[in-house]
Amino acid sequence: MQGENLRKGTWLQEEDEQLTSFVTRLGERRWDSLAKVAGLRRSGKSCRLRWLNYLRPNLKHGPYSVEEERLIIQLQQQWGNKWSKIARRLPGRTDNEIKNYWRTHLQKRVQVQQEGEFMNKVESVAHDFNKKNIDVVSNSEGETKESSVDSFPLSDWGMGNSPYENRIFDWIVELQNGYSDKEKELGRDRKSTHEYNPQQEYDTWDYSGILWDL
DNA sequence: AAGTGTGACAACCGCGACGCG
DNA sequence: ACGCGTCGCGGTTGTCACACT
Repeated sequence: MQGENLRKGTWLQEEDEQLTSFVTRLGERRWDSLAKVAGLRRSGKSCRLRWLNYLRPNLKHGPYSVEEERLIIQLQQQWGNKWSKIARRLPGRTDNEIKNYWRTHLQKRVQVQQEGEFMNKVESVAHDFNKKNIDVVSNSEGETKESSVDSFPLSDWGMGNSPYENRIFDWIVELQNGYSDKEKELGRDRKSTHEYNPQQEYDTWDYSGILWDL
């Protein structure tokens, strides 16, 4: 099928009817051939997507129930962005629809919730650090103290349950050592410059990158 | 009323997996 | 074993409607 003859964009009602008619007769396979036979100026891929996401019988198009939302959130946390796998647990919903719903409705809600829980833990860690009199930012000589965070397992702080919690803890260690692994890779050593001020970095650090990069 | 921003959803794209000759 | 066509998946982009200024 020649690329320049293929239509793109929103499907017309006639195209939907044509596609439905031929899929019903020929079955859900050989989409390229089916598109040709049906006289549709669409790629097989496009036909397949249109059928699976919109025309297929028994699809739900209405609003999501609380139970469906709960299931999506739970399965997304369990399996990650395995939308087709998640869709199999929600009859009548498609992977594409669930993916879109997650991005537009649920992702922000979950992030705000996790951010709140996470910041509570960070505050708790900061509090405990103060109590144990550990100075994570003043070691501008780059020496690793024995009484560092290494002496205290993540579990002691109620952290280490997820990648981002591990990451914030790694970051604390990086701060203690004076610079990050990334900067080591780049061959930079800020401690060798007079301008470097770990306390200033600590004060101006933008937490948002860590919080959103889950 | 017109322009702009934003959210929701539909559709496309790239890539890897799979089946078959 | 290899090449090719097809399929399936996840990420991204396009489009439209509505709200806001």
